[in-house]
Amino acid sequence: MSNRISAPSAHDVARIAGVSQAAVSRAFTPGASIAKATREKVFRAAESLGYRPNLIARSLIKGESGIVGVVIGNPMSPTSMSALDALSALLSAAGKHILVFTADGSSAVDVHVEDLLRYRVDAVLLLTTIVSTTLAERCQAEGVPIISFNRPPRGSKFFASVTGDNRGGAKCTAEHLLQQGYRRFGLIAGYSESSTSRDRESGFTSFLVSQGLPQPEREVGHYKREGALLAARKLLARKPRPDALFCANDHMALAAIDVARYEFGLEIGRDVGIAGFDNIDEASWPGYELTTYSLPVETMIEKVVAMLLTRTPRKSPGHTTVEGHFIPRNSTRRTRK
Amino acid sequence: MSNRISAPSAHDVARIAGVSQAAVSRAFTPGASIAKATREKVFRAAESLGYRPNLIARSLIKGESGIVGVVIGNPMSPTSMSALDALSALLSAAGKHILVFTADGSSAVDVHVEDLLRYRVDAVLLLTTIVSTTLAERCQAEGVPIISFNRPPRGSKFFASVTGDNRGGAKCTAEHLLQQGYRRFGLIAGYSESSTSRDRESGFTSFLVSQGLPQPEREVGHYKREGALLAARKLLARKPRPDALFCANDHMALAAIDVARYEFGLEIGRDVGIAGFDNIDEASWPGYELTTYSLPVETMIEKVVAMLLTRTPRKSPGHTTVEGHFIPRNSTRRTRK
DNA sequence: GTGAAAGCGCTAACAT
DNA sequence: ATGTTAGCGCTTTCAC
Repeated sequence: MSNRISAPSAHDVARIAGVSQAAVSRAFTPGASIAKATREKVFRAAESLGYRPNLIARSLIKGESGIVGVVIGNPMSPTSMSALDALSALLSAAGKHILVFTADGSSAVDVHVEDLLRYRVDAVLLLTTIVSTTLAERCQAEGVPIISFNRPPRGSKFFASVTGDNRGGAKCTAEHLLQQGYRRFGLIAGYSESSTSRDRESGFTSFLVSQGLPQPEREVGHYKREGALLAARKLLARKPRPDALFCANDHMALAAIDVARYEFGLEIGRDVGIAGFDNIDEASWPGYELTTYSLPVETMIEKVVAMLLTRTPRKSPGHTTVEGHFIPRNSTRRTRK
Repeated sequence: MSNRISAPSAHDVARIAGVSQAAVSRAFTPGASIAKATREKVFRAAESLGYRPNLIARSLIKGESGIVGVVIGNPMSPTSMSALDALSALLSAAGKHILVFTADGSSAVDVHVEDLLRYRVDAVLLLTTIVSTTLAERCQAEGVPIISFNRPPRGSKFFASVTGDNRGGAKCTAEHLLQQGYRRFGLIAGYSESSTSRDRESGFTSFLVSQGLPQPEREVGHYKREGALLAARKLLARKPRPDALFCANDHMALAAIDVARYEFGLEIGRDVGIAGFDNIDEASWPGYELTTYSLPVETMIEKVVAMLLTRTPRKSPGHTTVEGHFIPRNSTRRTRK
């Protein structure tokens, strides 16, 4: 009476099938040279035992694990969520898997990437997080590509990136607001340190300035609802009151709408225009009808996956910017339609 | 000029440090018997090479990977998202990692779990998905515990589960609605097949029936906004119109509110009471003020992790139900307060 | 086409 | 406390 609680090994299968252990390996290796009959025998034996090759052992030999490491900022934004969804679908189609870490603090990212490296992941994807240059260098040295999603390189050439056109989207929004007749602008930034926020901010501001308008009033909302509520209150309390608010993401824009409507009694669009960024689901709900800019997350992830699978040239990783499209809605229309 | 692109091995470190390879292993093994001086030497050598033990090799020997497999339903709900966040934090504190799969279709789950097994994961967590009994048996046979989150066992004793008190929450809601004076009830279910939805539904319905009221009118919303919009339209168009709607989750309840308010011109609370389940962020927004039942996701995940880490008794896996708390808001009050 | 044998990088006896 | 020796389960020469 054997007490093994472990899975059957290639040896077990070999014994039952009456072949060598190597033959079992070959039976499960796609283009290996093995007779059809042998393979059948092996498969039958494997079936009866419920055997499947141990991927850990394979990884050890091949030096690669079939695993892609993903580090996600915490809390997960809707954007990183859909990115993860898309990524999982594409990668599992390619037979790869995802090891996920959520980076609570900002400094934790490096630690996570170190761990990832120890699993010999085939690549590292950073969603809404960045990693130290030192570590990026080490990944590079070990041949593990790093791809950064929505965080363009800060002068480092050790990782590739796929980024949405944050500047362009913000500029579209500024143009639109101007054309709708809004003139006194307020801005709710994400984090001052976040490049995404900075790009959205500068795309917006620099267009306005180029048109001869003053810098918009600015508050920081930290990408969170609470922060945005405070920021919106401050901005809308100023005299003269801004007649349009641009928020670095939709989440904050929805908060701003709630403040404008329920605390200041303003009618959205007519009294104050409010625009966001990302086109999350709620933006299209009838209570909000939020003007926003939509980044094609799926397309972006497709690019990421293409980079991952081709093990993109290590010498000079590429940086891609993907355009989205502007979606005007009633939250920035003087008169509803 | 060496061309290795691979990470340094324990052997490399041993040579530099002038010790045996086993000593290197011991230096990195927490309570191993090794002299302080030797460990120092090893660490210095390791540092200079950027060496960290290869977890793949370790997993191969130990027969366990330090990886927990998670299968998430697609699209990810806010609940599974926060569950994932919490899980990641707790597990990484315990030195474990998460291999994530998103199950697009429903039948894909088995395939994913098979893959997980091949990585010799230490446990499998099912978020909003279920697995075939056959596979559950195999996991059991291989000593890999399966824990199901928010999906109680359908008669199978091959996996453990941690579930929110769906029946209890729904019953609370029914009591509250009745006490608020609502009398003609409508119900928007999730999926008919989903046990979560069935429990919420039956908890609600059976309380009403026990009070001598008729079965509520019922539509299915598939847990999605689109489905809920249709369902709400149908229910609110009936004569006599229901004066209260209970939805199997908040997401659908928000959709129902939008329909009632913007399509039927009803005042929420006064003309029609609407309640949901889950207490997602949006439920507390001023545009909704949705009455709902909050499940303590973090606590639930803590239980899950406890089960995972103690490698819960395999013979008869436990099933835990966790209570939440009822949150009455204005969406079910005849007169606002 | 197939088996024997040598590792992948590490841990765990077993000696010393 | 440390080195030596076997493997973990697989892939991959290398003979045949």
